Amino acid sequence: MQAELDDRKKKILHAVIRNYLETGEPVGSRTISKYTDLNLSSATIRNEMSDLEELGYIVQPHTSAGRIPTDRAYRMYVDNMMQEKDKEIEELKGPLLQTEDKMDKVLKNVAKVLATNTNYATVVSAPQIRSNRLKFLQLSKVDENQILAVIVVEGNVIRNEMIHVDEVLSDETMLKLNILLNTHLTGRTLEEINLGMITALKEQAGIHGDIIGEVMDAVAQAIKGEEDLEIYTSGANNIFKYPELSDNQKASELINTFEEKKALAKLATDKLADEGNTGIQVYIGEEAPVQAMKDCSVVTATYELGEGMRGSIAIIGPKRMDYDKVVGSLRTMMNELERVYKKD
Amino acid sequence: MQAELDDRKKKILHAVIRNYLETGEPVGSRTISKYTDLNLSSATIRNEMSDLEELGYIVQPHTSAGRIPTDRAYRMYVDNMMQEKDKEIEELKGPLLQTEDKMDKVLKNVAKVLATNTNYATVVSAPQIRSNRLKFLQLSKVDENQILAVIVVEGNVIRNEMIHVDEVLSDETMLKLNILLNTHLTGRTLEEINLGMITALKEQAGIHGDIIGEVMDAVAQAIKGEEDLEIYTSGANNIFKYPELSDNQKASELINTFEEKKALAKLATDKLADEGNTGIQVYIGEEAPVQAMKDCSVVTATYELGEGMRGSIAIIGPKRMDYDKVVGSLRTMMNELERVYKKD
DNA sequence: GTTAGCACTCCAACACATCGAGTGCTAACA
DNA sequence: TGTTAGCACTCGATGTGTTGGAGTGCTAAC
Repeated sequence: MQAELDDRKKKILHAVIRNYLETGEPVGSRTISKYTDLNLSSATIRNEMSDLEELGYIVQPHTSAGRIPTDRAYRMYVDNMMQEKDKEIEELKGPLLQTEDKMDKVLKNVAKVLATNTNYATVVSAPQIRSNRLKFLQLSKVDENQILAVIVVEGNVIRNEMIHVDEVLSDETMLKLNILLNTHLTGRTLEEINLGMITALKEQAGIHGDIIGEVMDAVAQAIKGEEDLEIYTSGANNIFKYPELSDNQKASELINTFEEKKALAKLATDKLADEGNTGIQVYIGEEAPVQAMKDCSVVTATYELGEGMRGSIAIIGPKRMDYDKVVGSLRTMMNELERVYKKD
Repeated sequence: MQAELDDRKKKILHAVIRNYLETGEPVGSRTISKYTDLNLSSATIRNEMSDLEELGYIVQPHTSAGRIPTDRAYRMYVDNMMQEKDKEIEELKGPLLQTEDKMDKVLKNVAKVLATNTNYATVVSAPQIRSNRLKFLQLSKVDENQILAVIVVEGNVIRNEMIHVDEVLSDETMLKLNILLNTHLTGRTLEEINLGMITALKEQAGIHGDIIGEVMDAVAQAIKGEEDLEIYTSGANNIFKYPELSDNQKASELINTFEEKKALAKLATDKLADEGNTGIQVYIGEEAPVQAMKDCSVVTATYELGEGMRGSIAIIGPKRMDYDKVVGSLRTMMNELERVYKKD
């Protein structure tokens, strides 16, 4: 368990992993004997591999088959042996740069580019706004019986809410309500807008107090930004490229997870929770926070667009994914995203 | 080809189809001989089936297998033989009624209910608004340099647009602009807001004419409602329940189509094109407007929520789908939708 | 510590036999 | 003339060897 691997074992393990990542086939001693520059016979390799198996880094699917890496080996690989590929990643930049579009379009594009570039499935969650303040609030009479509440929170997230009223409100009343609400609420966070404040507002609004209630609900929704956590997926069909994931049972589950998106949201927000983590996280097999992905590996990255707006990107593929490339791609993509948007 | 089927042939064909819909297995003469109330021996059935094969209604996957219906048979079935199932459909109503939520939530739910109830994949497109009028328009200064344009069109579709301005606008200017825009634009359709009108407006706005331009772009977007044709899918993984669709090649293509959604939009809007069609359309195999679905059948329905707002629902499954049930489910769902929303 | 050699294991691929469902055809029957 | 029983035939699905090759572990020699 705790045993450190000597240098030769490391090299062999590395070779096994690399080879398996590429081929997806169990790799045998003879292959390794050529693949490395160690100049060892297959017999020697066999001995070493036997040790590695005892240490839990590799296993045989059956007697007389080659070895395949365990989750543990992948972990070790990701932690210590990986070296990101830089050249392939450069190609990414091109297509993304040209966009000065709306956020959602860009993010959809990010997902797409990553998916096609890596050949894995990709999930991008739009930035979540945390601890933000109300920036602007306005009620407008759209109709005899309908009031439109427009709510803008810091970071320019806009929310609309139609409120149905039974009585017809005069323009004057509307103006009053607007002033009342704006003077009291603008610049406040959700925590600052407490219950006492709301009842006070309702009192001041007099007979129109019930409207205040509805508006406040909408405000709370907008600030929390829950509910409509936008998630963009792309390349779900990539999973069919990997036999180990594309048997009907697993494929169905995965596709379902992709469609439901709730589980994915979890995957995205889990990472946001631990504050310090601006980096890239790799979840191998069971480590993944979503049950359906126990046969997959998930690589997540968190990007930050200033003002505490943070979103995340996840790439999901088979355990034998090309970690180097994925991590590299994610890193450049994150930088790119932050570069493009941070100037706002 | 043109030959009419006599009554007995019809009965037999019907039996073959029903049986195949249920089992998915080729159906043989002996089975039919019991399944029908015709009291004929299998030999007689064989003769008839041989005729039916010559007429192009059924085929054998291989010699010494039973027969399966051709597209032609399905067509005939859908056109003439189908009788919608009413009882199973009633169960649908329950879960949908309770919603008085936002449109998008309801539609997502519609997709979900249909998908789980029918066991096929479901696509719901949000209502498209056609030839509608501007109902309300408001510019608000959110920030020193940012103006929020809120646009409401008939049918209460709301669109927000942030407009960046270099100069700081006074409250008075804002008020003027708002009055200017509203007096000229409210109640107009896109066609009525012609180029001459826009230049006139720009002139009246004086130095702030460029803002008008941006606002008008946003208005045009909002009215056309293109761009963001919302599409909700559900039950994509249902395709794995049907072996004829779940081999890797086909499944991958279908999933991809579902994710891309563009093709689906086509599927949805194609039907909207022909005005008179308020009913339900069935596309069998190659008839489907999307290439990836040539091995599927697609049943589409158009719902209308008044004021020319029309959307569509599509259910996608194997050719041997339970047409009766699907058509029935769609019909009740449509009615339900229209019932719930038309009162607005 | 390394390597060659060898016996052993086990999967994958292939050939082969079997069986059962279903057909088409013919002849007999009502 | 339409219906039916009977029978030979076809062909996929299933099961059973058989074989070959890849890979291992072990032992003995270097």
